[in-house]
Amino acid sequence: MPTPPGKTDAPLAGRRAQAARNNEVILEAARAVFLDDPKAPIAAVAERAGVGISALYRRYAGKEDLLRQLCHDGLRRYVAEAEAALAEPDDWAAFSGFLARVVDADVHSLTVHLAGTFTPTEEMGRDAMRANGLATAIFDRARASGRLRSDVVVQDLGLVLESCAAIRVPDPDRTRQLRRRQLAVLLDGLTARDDAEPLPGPPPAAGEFDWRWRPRK
Amino acid sequence: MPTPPGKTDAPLAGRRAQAARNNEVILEAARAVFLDDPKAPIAAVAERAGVGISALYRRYAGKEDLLRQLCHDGLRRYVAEAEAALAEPDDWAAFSGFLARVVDADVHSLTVHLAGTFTPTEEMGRDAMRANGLATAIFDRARASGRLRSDVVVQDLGLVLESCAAIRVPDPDRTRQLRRRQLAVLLDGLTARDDAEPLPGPPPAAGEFDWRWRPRK
DNA sequence: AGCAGACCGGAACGATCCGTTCCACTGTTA
DNA sequence: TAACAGTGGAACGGATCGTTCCGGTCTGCT
Repeated sequence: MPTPPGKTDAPLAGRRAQAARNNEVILEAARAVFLDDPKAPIAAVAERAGVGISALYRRYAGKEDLLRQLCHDGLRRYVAEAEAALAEPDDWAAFSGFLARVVDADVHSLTVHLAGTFTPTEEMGRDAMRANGLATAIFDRARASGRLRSDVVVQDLGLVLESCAAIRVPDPDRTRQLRRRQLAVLLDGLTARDDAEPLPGPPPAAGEFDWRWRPRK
Repeated sequence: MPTPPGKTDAPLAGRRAQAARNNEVILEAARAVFLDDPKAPIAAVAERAGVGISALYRRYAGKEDLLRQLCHDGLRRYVAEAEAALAEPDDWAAFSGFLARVVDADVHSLTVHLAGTFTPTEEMGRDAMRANGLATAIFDRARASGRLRSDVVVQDLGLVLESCAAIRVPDPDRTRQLRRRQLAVLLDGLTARDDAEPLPGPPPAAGEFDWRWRPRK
């Protein structure tokens, strides 16, 4: 990872290249494995990545560290998608597109499944707050477009994402398709209609989903 | 209250009563514990039930047996709800009421979380097929009512149930409320509308959710 | 060419966890 | 009071898993 002092670092071949490749391969493998089973042993990640265990421990201080970085990575992706969505001029397209991309990226599964398996850093807390702010902005614009039914709240987005994340079949592509389908149904259910009955029960409140992050037991 | 041998057994007091009570207490505790964490140790069930471990092993041959019976119990409940729904004259009420009650009973969570942790019996297979048949009947009636959008299929019910089951907060009552809310959105999304775009992607197919039941790994 | 060290695979270790067994104890029944 | 069904919970043995460690390989520099 450290480039030779004062030398070129552009192409990066040979052993260094493998190391760099492993960085991604490992993260990807970890995503797949821990998404499938949050309690999976770390050896399963190594096996899936096709590397030895040392390759893991060279990069991460331990299991918790890996989990944390994995989750933080997902959080950052979420923020990036939100920012991208806010650049979209059409309010509703920004809203629905944002949800679709977050669902596709399986970001929510990650945070949901892994919550409580590590102690979050302060930076993660900040990023999480930023994510909330961006999501609210996207939601407010969608509401302003008039296409949202009046009795939904920002926190309903959490329910939507959680719902979609729950859908999973062995094939990732098929999973994406089915989630898109479910999301389409949900979005239709969220649009304003004259004959719609009001949604039952008190709407989800602000801190109602934070319990995952309080120390497990 | 001496119970004459082979005679009346109605009231059942004293030690026998505790045993009978424990039957339910244990099953209930097991439901709660394994719903929260499918990999929970069996000792957690005993602790939650407020009984010793022996009380468990007196009733069940082992962990797998407990899991199996727990799941089978849920399956039977599902079938019972389906039969009750078919007795309802109004087609749409039968449909939506059925979904609501299944969601309330948390039956789907059970089967989803516990799938693969035990080898199912033949009787469970039969019950599962019966459950499918009943669900199809309910769905067909809902479709006949004309209130369902045309591009949904029976298998979408699986997606709906799975979505709702994914919603969970520490308080069970609140969980029910939020699930009902989500179900309401979904049902609205499933109703026919003139301006609705067709649902994307191939619809879920028949055996597409059986993978959970194939031996894990 | 030769060497130092980055990087790696995977065996080995130690700790923890968990399913199951076992036994002493307590009310109940006969 | 004798026999026993029912129970709590300690204890055991096996499995699992995170982490360490060592021997080997390839690279880049001298």
